[in-house]
Amino acid sequence: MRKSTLSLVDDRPMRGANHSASAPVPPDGPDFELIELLFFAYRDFVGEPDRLLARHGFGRAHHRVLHFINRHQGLTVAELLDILEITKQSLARVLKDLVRGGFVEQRAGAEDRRQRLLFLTPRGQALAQGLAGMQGARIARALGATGAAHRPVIARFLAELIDSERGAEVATDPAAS
Amino acid sequence: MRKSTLSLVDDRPMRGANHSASAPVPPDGPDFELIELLFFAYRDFVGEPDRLLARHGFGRAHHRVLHFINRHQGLTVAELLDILEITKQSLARVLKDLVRGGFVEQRAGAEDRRQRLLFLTPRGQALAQGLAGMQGARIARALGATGAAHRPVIARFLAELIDSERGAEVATDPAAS
DNA sequence: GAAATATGTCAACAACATTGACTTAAATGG
DNA sequence: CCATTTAAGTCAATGTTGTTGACATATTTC
Repeated sequence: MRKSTLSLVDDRPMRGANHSASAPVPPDGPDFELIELLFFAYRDFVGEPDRLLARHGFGRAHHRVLHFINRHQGLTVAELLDILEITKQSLARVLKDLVRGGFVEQRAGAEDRRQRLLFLTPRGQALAQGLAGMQGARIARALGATGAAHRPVIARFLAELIDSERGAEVATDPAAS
Repeated sequence: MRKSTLSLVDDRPMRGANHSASAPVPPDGPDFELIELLFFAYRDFVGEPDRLLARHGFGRAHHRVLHFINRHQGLTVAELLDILEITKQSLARVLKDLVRGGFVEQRAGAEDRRQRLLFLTPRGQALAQGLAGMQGARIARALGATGAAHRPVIARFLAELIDSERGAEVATDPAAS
């Protein structure tokens, strides 16, 4: 229905001379447009996977676990906790769901047998790929519309948004420099 | 502490010739780097305001309400629900907190007295500005590091990430065209 | 063999969302 | 004018995801 249509984002009048080139809409106050674009973009970015996850009885937390195990097969529980920045009790709940459902497998570490190394089963990989496919397609579409050549700019901006402790690990382009 | 340091993002080898110009790291599969950058960037983007909100006993939901009332003073409850895409029961809880705390004021609509028009009190404006200041500063920093001239590219990309029904309302640059 | 480490688990609780049902007040339309 | 619709508020139950705190178990390390 979407009846009441306020114009979202950018009904702020531009201050000063801001016409053609040089400084494209530099806000004096906070950049409300980008603040809101981030909010709406992220909501839709995770909203689509949410609907697929719901069909398995899973939620966003399961998505994140699937994603990072997929990306770093064989990582330990401690490493996963370090990435997600949640407590082990929070992780335990969703991890248990995923193991019981046959999406994740745990094997004792070879060197340190206290560790539980985490792997995706074929089933887990299929789901992880389905989810990544949705988000990847959305990104590809947006990138195509924006101009794929601008990808490094976008990656850099997002990396710079991250708290610096973490940012060090997220090189925009390891080949550059 | 951050002891276990996996290299997050982009440990995928580049496929094909991908050296200098033309197509900067175009992924064949899903673009894991941007997927993860969005996750980490958004987490830190909202994480900082969270800590200020916690000092008032508020959470993220209060932040969103404060933000959009600030941006659209006098909007109706229905309009706010339409923006946030949550149920009125969810909104009611946080709105009640904000009204009781003296951050938000409700006035009956002039034409339609069933409507409750929402306004920020000076106190509410102060908090909203504090929160927007944090996020704005983070964006300004990231934009500065990336090159402020690229702002339209970034805004465009984020806008394209949004589901198209909403995207129509989020013009990247209303002056253009 | 004692201490530290990796993991798991139980319990209580909080924030934020949902669905469903119902109320009140005001506007609207025959 | 009265019936219907609309805007908003409320009560209750429930689910997901996070938290703290306490404790158990197995294994490694010193």
